[in-house]
Amino acid sequence: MQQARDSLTIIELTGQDVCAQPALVSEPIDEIAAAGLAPVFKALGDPVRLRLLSMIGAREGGEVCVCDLTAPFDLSQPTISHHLKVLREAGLIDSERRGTWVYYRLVPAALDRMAGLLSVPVS
Amino acid sequence: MQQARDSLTIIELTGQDVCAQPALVSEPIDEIAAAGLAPVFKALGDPVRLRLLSMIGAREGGEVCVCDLTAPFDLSQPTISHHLKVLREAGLIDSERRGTWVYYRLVPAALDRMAGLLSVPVS
DNA sequence: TCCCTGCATCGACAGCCGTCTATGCAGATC
DNA sequence: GATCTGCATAGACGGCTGTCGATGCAGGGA
Repeated sequence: MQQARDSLTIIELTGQDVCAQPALVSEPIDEIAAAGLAPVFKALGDPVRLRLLSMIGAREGGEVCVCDLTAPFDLSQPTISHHLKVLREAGLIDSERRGTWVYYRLVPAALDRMAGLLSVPVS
Repeated sequence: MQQARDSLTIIELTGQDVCAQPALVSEPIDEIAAAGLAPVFKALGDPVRLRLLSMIGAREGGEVCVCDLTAPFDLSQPTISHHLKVLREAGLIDSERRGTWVYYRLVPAALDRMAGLLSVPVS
């Protein structure tokens, strides 16, 4: 889709690269970092969005058409579109239009980043 | 504190052990799993709670008194208490009363579980 | 016993969030 | 151009959430 972005990803907010992230529990994070990370976890904090993310990530080929994401849910098409937007603005997924259809795919670096934050070092 | 629990952890809800969790993207998760996992991510989706978790986890000794968690924030004591309750009900932290003070500590297994869910296998 | 301290709970309230219907827009087809 | 399909956006609305002040309660000390 590559459309105008109306929000920033955590990486853009914090200025930190995926490779330069201390674990959450290694040292106390500051307000700025917390404010940048919380929206991403918040995006993950909805069962519909978790299932959407899982469906996209588990798909062979890594891409899923929106039309395939709407059917499994007992929700309206605008609601699914809304959840996809939240995931996209959190930097967790990306989208691309090809012809009539829009395809979504994971942003593995974003997921790995969050995973790395949660992992507890073997102290 | 060991007080009466008014909610269930994901492990209790899903019946899955920490060691028996497929990644979120390995296969589509079902409604039940999503409903169990989402509240934990939702608990992480607040900047104050992220900082609380980080403060507790980064503390030498692994334990933090509530009195030490209230000062760094420009928030009332009941508000901090509320956030600690959310984290505790999500299974991310645990608490124990010793004398006048209440001490909080991490539940590393819970954090590792969430980290494992987010990690993307090197396909 | 009385009071003080540390923390949890209660009740209230503003703002956010998930959902819907209605509508708009782009691409494909006729 | 007219129309149809796939998806996004707009606006509305009820319920949830983060915050507060007030209060309750347990433990320790005078």
